[in-house]
Amino acid sequence: MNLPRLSVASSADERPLYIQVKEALLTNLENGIWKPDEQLPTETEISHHMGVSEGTVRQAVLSLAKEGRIHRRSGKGTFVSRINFDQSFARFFRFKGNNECDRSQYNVTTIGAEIQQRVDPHILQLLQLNQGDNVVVLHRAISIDNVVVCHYRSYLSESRFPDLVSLPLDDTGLYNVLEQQYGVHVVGAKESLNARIAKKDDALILDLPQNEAVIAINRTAFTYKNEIIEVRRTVGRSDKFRYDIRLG
Amino acid sequence: MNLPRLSVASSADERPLYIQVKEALLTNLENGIWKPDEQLPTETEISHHMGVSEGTVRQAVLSLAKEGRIHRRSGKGTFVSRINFDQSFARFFRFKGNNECDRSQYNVTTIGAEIQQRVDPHILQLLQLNQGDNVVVLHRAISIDNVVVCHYRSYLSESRFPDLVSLPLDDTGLYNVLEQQYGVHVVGAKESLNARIAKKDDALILDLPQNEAVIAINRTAFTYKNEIIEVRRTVGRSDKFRYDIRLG
DNA sequence: CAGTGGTCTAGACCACTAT
DNA sequence: TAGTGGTCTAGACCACTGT
Repeated sequence: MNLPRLSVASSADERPLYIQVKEALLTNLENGIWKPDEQLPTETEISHHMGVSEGTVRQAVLSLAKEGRIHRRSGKGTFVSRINFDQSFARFFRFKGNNECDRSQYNVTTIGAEIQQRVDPHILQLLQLNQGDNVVVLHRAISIDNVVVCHYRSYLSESRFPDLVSLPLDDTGLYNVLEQQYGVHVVGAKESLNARIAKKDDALILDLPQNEAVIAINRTAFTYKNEIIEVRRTVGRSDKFRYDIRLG
Repeated sequence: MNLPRLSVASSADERPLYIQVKEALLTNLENGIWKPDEQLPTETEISHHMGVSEGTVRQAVLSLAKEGRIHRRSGKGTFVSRINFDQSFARFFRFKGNNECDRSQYNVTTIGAEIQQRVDPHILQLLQLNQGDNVVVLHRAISIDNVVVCHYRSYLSESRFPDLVSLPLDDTGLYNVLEQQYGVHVVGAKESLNARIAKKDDALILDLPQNEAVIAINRTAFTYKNEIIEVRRTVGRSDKFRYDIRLG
């Protein structure tokens, strides 16, 4: 199970026990010892292995659950969470999550899938690649009710994911393919949002006049220990977008 | 203290005790019985008053604390949180929170403060006002390092806040004034973000060329029981803006 | 010093899931 | 029926803040 033995008396240290338990669990999660959808050991098991009370284990486990890293199913067990992209900015195109009628037609179209050697140096840097290295570029568009609301390009290392361009991606998500074909688990992502004027490229794909405002989203997706495996740049129609937050 | 008496045996009902405790506390918060910065009763007091164990009260209190409604200071007590606008979209102009050098000059300038009778009907509706009612409009601009990054207009009911236009707002925040002068507590706000093309108005104030993309933020601020007391419309330079999130 | 929240323990009973 | 997480209790000791 790969868990350290703890106890208040033994270690001369420092922080609360439940924090130490939490970090021990987190380490196993981040090192992929427990993989997405797998079941964690029971609270009883963990508490015995680590030499702390069940209540303390519970505190750690509940904390991880609140952060969404794991989820608990009563009567079944505790399981490793799969990354959830429902919070992604991209989900807020066409007021999704805002509209009552959710039964709209959602479509993904692949515009291109190719290997390039000349991409933005900043992307190369994020992917830890050098000038001239092969980069897989997947170009896709999302339409809702037959209106294209956004398009994006994904950039991945070709040496890391050989033949990715020739795999079918339309039904299943990219991250499922990475997991099943290459054994790579995406455990998190960062996104940043901005706005700018549509370029020709964007205007064409999104069916917009020139000089229209678009939403620009940059994503980096990473694995255990923060290794970036995908850079994604999304551009979408601002008239089909709204992002809401609540303060207080 | 205005708290109901609970117990597992007595009530023939339903949900977990700690949820019921939480809702009782929440009711007192929302009705303003406990005001911002005030101290809540002790866990011991609450548990006695409500007839449940301290552990159960603790569960409820910790949950509220995690949601940010209250905060606990060890050795002192538990206090009602004041609304925190650090998460506001507007805070992400000029990459604030992203930059290491935080010592930049932040300035608020009042462009106008007047009473209008003709404003967007949608704003009137939100403020529960009728056509022709007086509306206080505060127009201000925020500059960082002598560059105007955004400007906003606040709309409030003039009958609710008479003489607001003549009060000085430059040093202290609007919400402090509402609290101290009118006894109105803003307990929350909703914001929604979008992008569009700069209007003449925006281009002039933000010193932008026409046809530049700007970030548009709509805010409604409300009191206990969700009464909207301010509508705020912010427009800012997209080149001075970035909003980040993390998934997973 | 007494009072607060922070942590930790050791039990109890329940509802749900699987077999 | 046995095992899981969900809830609830009743205590213990600690560190911190005020007097």
